[in-house]
This record gives sequence, C-alpha cells and structure tokens, in this order.
Amino acid sequence: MTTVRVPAGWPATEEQARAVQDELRGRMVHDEPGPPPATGRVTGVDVAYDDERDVVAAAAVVLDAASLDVVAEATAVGRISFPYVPGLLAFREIPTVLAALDALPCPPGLVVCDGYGLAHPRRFGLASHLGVLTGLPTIGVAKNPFTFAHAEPGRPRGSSSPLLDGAEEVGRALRTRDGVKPVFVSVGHRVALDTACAHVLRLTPRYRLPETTRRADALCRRALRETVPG
DNA sequence: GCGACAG
DNA sequence: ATCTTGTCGC
Repeated sequence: MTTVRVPAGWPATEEQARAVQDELRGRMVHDEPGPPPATGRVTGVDVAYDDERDVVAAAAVVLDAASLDVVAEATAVGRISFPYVPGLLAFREIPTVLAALDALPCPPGLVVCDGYGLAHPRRFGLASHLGVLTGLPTIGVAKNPFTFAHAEPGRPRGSSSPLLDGAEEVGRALRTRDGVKPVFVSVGHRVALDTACAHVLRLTPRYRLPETTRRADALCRRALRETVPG
C-alpha cells in the first residue's frame, strides 16, 4: 500500500477549489460513447476517513466487466486534503484515489466513482475531475440526490427518470432493484449517459449498488482499519 | 437571510 | 463519511 501527502499547490480555500473546477471543466470530453458494457475491465474507487487521526484510505478494485470477477486491487493512505464541502468533494478524495489507481498492476478501464460527475452545481463533480486528471473514461454513481430534482422512476429494475437542469439531462435516477431506492448516475469523462447506465445495470445483478462500489468500499474500510498510527 | 447539501 | 443494536424479511 502506498502513502501520499497532500500535493503541493493543492487548493487551500473553497474559492481556490472552485477556480480549479472552473478551469478544468473545459477539458471534459463528452463526445465519446465510452467502453461498451460487459467488455474489458471496470474499476471501482472509494475512500474511507478517520477525521480524528487525519487519515484517509482509498481503494481501487478492478473487475472483469463480463464476469465481475476481481482481477486486481490496490490501496493507498494519506492525510485528509480538504474538508467536506458539498460541491468540492473531489478535493477531499482525489489525491489518495490517484495513488491507489497508480498502484494498480494493470490499466483500470472504465472507472466508477462514488458521487457525481456532470450532475454537479458547476458541472464538474468528482467523476469528471478524476477523468480529466487521468484521461480515463469515468462515471459517477451516487447513493443520494444532490443538485438536481428528479421524478420517481418506475418500480421495475432498469426504470429511470432524468436529472434535469432545465431541458438538459445531466444524469439519471436509475432503479437497479425492483422497488428499491434508485442510484443517481452521471457521466464523468469520455462516456455517454446511455453507456454509463448500461454499465451500472450490468454491475448490479444482485444489489442496489454496483459491484465496483461495493468491493471498493469494503477494501478501503479494511485498509483504514489496518492502518496503524505512526 | 434560511435551509439544504455527493462523501 | 461516521457514530451504532436490534430487527424484519428472503
């Protein structure tokens, strides 16, 4: 497991962080369909915190997209790089997530993030940010609504309703289990929304949350537990 | 001004 | 995110 410090020049204030988002937003690519579902590899990334000890642990878990078998995993720990501020989540998670991705022995393929991409107050959530910094195709899958309102999707798995900013669809509330609270899907970088939703459905054969998210969540929590002070 | 607010 | 026990249901 690798250890990371907060990068030099990392934003220290909310104002600086918003300026970074405004600058990087223009580098998002939204005219690619993205990797087809059930082919290649799909990687889940997630982070766990211990604010008391100022420690953050990140995990990246690579799955075979067809079988959903784990083919590789990596973790990293670091210092907390930013407070939690809604809309600025990326600044809290990204340094350690990048270290975990760098520690993987193979290319990650599509990266599935916890949170939002395009469906963000400044159109540049965690998934978009991670995509722009790595050049990888990314999507965001959030467990809770954030900026945009949505209608209740139909009851069956696969039903969805748009997250609308005026007439523009910036994401989708997607039902992954019959009658269970939907997840909130948005594109990050180099993936189309239809492709993103198709991946999420492939990644949820049994539970509400994608296998990528579940695996990464379990691994980063374990990494945090096993991180000894000092 | 007040409340709500990804993780 | 994290703090936390039992409990209802498949």
